[in-house]
Amino acid sequence: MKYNSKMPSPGLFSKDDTELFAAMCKALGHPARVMIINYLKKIDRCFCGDIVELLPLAQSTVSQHLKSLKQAGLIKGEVEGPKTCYCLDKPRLEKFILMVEALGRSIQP
Amino acid sequence: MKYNSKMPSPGLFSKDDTELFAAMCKALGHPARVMIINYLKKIDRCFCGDIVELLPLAQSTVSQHLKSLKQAGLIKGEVEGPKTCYCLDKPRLEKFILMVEALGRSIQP
DNA sequence: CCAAATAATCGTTAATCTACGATAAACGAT
DNA sequence: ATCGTTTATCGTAGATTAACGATTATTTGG
Repeated sequence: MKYNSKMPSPGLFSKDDTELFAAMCKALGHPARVMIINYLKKIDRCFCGDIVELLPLAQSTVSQHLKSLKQAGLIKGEVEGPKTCYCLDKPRLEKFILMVEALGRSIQP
Repeated sequence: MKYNSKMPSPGLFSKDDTELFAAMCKALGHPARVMIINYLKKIDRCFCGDIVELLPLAQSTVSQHLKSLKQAGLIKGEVEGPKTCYCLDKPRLEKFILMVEALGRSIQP
């Protein structure tokens, strides 16, 4: 979507924050990727192969999902020999939580 | 993605919650839809036409985005004469926030 | 050095998404 | 009853996504 001058202030987020937030949500917008995040939260760190065992998906597909999550900044991966070890990017996740709370809290239910 | 018996417990969420959460994230995975939610949070309720003025998108496109958000349960829309009035589905948003917090909190940073 | 293991990338296919204009449907006002 | 307003839906084109197998690159162990 391209912005133009008709859009002074779309809401509570800046444009950058809107883009960032949408990108993070998009990365979480697939069950496999939600499971990966959940799994990483549970076990802290793991290799790509562990996730391939966990999910009913081909290795190449899992690798793609990991790439999406990494590009959105939600996880980090570092090469350890022939393997790659993934873990959550905790500061980034924290920022995501804060944005969700900003979006939703102080709503009177 | 289809699940199979190799997947006993994907993480902290049930399968249903995983699906629900992914669907809500997916709905928020576009800047226009984030802006709509933000706008609705700011002004509480508005008509489709207001959002068409706000965003640099055609009316039919805005209507589609509203449909996505409604299908994900994040907003509600009710017909008022020839117009449709949209507002946040606050209980649903609250659930979303709780899920995000469950996903990310109690991480030691 | 070579073989095995691991993960990323490439190429491809099918499906979904995003955007638009055009049209249809619903309603209020004249 | 008809017209104008508003919104939803339809049809479509182009881009992106999700999935796979095959291939490649890298590294470790023998």
